[in-house]
Amino acid sequence: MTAHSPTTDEAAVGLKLDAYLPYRLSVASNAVSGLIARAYQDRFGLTIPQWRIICVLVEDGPLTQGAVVARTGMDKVTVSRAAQGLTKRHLLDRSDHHADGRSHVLALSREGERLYAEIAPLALAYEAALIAGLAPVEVEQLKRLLQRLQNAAERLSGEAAPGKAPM
Amino acid sequence: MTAHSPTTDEAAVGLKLDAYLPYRLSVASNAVSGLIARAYQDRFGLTIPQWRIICVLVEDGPLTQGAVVARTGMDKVTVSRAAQGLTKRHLLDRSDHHADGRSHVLALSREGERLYAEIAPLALAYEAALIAGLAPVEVEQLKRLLQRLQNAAERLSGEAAPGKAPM
DNA sequence: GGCAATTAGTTGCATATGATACTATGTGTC
DNA sequence: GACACATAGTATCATATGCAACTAATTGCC
Repeated sequence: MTAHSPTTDEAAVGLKLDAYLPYRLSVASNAVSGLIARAYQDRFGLTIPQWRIICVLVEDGPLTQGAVVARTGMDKVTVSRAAQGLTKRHLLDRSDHHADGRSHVLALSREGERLYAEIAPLALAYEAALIAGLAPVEVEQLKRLLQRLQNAAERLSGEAAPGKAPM
Repeated sequence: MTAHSPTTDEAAVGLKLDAYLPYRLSVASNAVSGLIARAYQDRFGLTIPQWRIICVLVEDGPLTQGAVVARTGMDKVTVSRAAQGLTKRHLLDRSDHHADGRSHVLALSREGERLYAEIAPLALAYEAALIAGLAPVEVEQLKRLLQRLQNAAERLSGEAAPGKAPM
């Protein structure tokens, strides 16, 4: 231990912000999300949650809000508000659930389908532009690694902090 | 083209939410960021921007707010508020710039260094826990790919939308 | 069949964030 | 040296987000 700032010197070993994976991940994700969000917002007035709802409805057909939450992992409040916005614009049909009076079924309206058809190619073009410099195997590798990180983060969220035993 | 919803069927080709890279990236990043943010917040009362400022000050020494903005890419408003919070807690010393009356120099206080020394090992432990299942080469690969994605996103942000010529 | 416990979804609140506008200072030009 | 322009940082506002509390409806149990 030297005199001036020993604690800092020791702890800094190995911690470089630019090399810190959560930082890199966050910065990269913000850059990409910002790009995409702006495109959807400026051109179609859609938020990311709204666009995600549309996508899952196209893929899975009509769903309740709860099912959308389960499918996407978004917060139920986020889904509720996003669905309200879409319904107000008549991009969604929101009908009562036949058997459960609390629940509602979300389905794309005709106009919603039309909008999806307009946006989807653009979304794919953005993805293509983003990965233009990568080989297909690299893209697959990236997705796989992201998935593993996500799994690790979700697992750790349930536990106590690292270094401490779960109980 | 069938009769019922031809447009949707066509556009959906190739767009699967779960396989869409910006989506995967966002979900993974949110999972990781949420984990880390909660740790800093719950245990040390720090936000992510505050923690980032501390890190760059440790790495680079005293900096002006503008330099922190340039270094981290965070919004200047975000940095301003984060620095205010840290200064109020006496984790930062904020002195007038000797030559520029508009500017202030941020430096870690003694107590700020102490806190950093306490958090840094935890931050590294979180990173280690996250990448526990990955080989070192995979981690390097991941960082490299994230960097490339980020570069692509930043480049595209300057241009028009993909598919449209810049002018 | 009625009451406790659950669940679907909404609303209210508290916080985070960023774009824009503003203040104060500094710089360059004539 | 004064005026136009640029820059550092702050304040204001509008929006996004999520937790917690709430309402309404359903299920299970006796």
